[in-house]
Amino acid sequence: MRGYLRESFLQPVATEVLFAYIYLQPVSTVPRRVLFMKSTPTTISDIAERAKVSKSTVSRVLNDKSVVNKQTRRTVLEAMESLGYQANVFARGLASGRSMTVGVVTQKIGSPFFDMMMQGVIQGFSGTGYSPIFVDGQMEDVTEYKVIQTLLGRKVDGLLLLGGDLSHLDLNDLRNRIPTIVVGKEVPGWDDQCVYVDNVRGAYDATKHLIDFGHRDIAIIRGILHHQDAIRRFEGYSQALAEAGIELDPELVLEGNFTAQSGILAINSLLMRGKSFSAVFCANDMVAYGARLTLQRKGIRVPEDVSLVGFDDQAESAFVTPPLTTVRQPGAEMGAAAASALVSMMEGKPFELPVLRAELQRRESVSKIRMS
Amino acid sequence: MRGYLRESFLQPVATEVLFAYIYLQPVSTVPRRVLFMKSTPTTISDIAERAKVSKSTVSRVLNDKSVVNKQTRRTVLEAMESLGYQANVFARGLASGRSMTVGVVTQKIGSPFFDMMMQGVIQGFSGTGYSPIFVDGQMEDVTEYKVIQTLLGRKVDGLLLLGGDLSHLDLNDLRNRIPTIVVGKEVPGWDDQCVYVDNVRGAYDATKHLIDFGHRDIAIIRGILHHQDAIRRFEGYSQALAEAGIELDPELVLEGNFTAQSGILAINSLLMRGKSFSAVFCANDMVAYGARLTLQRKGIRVPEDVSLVGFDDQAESAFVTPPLTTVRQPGAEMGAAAASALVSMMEGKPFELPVLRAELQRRESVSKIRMS
DNA sequence: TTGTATGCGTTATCAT
DNA sequence: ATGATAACGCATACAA
Repeated sequence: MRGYLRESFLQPVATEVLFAYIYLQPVSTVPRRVLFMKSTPTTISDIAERAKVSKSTVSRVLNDKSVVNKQTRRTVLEAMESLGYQANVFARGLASGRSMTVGVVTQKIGSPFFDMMMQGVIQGFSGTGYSPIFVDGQMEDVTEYKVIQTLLGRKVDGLLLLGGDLSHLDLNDLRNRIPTIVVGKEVPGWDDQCVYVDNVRGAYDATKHLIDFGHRDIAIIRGILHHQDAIRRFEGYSQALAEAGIELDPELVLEGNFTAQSGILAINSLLMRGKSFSAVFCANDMVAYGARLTLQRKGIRVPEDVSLVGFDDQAESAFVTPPLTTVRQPGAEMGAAAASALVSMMEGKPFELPVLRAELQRRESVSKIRMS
Repeated sequence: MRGYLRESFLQPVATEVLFAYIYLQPVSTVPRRVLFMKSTPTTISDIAERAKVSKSTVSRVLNDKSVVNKQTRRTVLEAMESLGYQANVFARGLASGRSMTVGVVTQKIGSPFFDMMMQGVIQGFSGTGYSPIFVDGQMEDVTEYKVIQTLLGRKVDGLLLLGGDLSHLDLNDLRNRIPTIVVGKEVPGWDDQCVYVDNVRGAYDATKHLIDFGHRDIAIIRGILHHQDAIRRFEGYSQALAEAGIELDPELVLEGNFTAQSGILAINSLLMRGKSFSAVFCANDMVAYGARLTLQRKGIRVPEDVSLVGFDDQAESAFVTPPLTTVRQPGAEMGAAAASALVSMMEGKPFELPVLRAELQRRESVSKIRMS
């Protein structure tokens, strides 16, 4: 029955897992118990018969494109209500060619930042009639291809790419074929179809903040080596240092991979080297958590002995002790803005993407350096 | 065009937001650039023509139900590959009546525990050919109805309810109509279609742990008042107290709503009352974070002065300072088990649900009470 | 304003 | 083993 799904090369759809988030609007008070009981789905034909009109008319009131007689309309609506009609998505999709659904490719579902963006996306599509379908690219461009293929197979009306590693060429082909917007990634030549924050600037601000507080030996725990955001954040860090006339010390540059575990490892190796440092700029908040824990284990206090800055401002960061100073990425806003824009795009309306900024959240993990 | 979506009472589908997570399996090396470029989707008719067979035959190799001549099969497959065929989900769904898709109703996407369950669900469906569609019931049973209605409209082949407030009666109607499994909630009479952990036991263990460490004035910050889990956890707390011969002090029972903010409020009001306490059992980890922060602000140390226990064991809890002692809910395992079981159920195979347990994770937020 | 007829891409039921 | 052909439920161009 579904053997082909596993077997055939042309069915990447196969092992998918669809993940849907549904927003609702107020619905009439249809008797509850009835909802789950009826077993024979009613179709427009049923409605037509009941309302003594043709199927086309029913379809018309359903889509209210062409004008329908007020009275006829009422009759049809009543028939629908009493029969508990619910349109068949498949039939509708087949006939119309549109799915009222858009594909959202994320890089890592379950990670704080992408979750924020997704929340925003969900909100942005709320009430528009479009349903986003989120899929995970798993941070690999090959996977991303497959995933997008699948989405196209599902006949999505538009595409929202959250980050991703697709090349310019491919992106260009893509947007040629279907309305597409990229979120959280700067794509040259896509200025109008792209929402992102300036990671360089965010990292610069964070580092500058540390420098302003008297820190000079500032370590950095980087994100994944080839990851765009990680690269940009490192760039911001370097810039701030250079601007302050502080030479970048390679020994203060640690590798990491955005996990708390990598924060632990990094601090450990830093301590092992015996390098002295008074502050650490982390690739993201999770890394900062790991760093903070290790420091504490070694009897090093935050922020008294070492200051800490994260990136993302995930929900927990305002509540950990001490509350983490971090660069807030307006993930939700980005997602929401992108979603609205995409809707306009799909409907051929003009749209504009806002310029969002990564804002430093000053909390309590940073202190002025003690003059010893 | 989509006006009806907003207007008609019978289109709860309307403002939905679909959220899909797609798993993939290795796919043949189709030339990349081609993937995004072809603009006219090929159909089985195209394949049939190319392979000089009938549509029926093409459909057969697609579904490999009945036997197809080996050679014919090869020809068809080749035609498919060269034409880059991709099945149309709508047509397939319309014709077959099945969607290879299952609805997953969660209570709160974005909250740590439900996220864990979703991860498990995603994993559980991986490779099965079924795609889960997650929808949010927003912790309201009315919303839950609408949401399920929508799912039924989408022709899901099965239903996975993560928590939820549906009544027995409704649940029974539901499972009468479609394969259903409930996760994270105990439903009388559903023993075989239900995966859950014993919240009473988990809370009991946590409280007992505190008592064993010498604590007697143990406060509790409860979850949402009418929330099943919150009620059960309170019950476990009460039981442990009773068993130890400690009288439950109403003044040590605080209200909360599972958020860090409510943890802050609770501790504040507790402190205000001047009640003395040496330990706090929190409804979940987020609440514990809030509690911990407030305690620290007041100069009260954890665990030296006050011990803290959470519930859930969300990802951050092992890395905060001090690492939080908490009751781990095997959310991922629950989700995965439920998913596998549902698949068997939908395919008419026998299945069995495992008995999972909430395990206390002893970390560092609890200490023996100082004998003063 | 309303009805008729056709097509959307598959699956499924017959035949052959 | 394979080929016609009729659904599937809805949208839509075309008539009326």
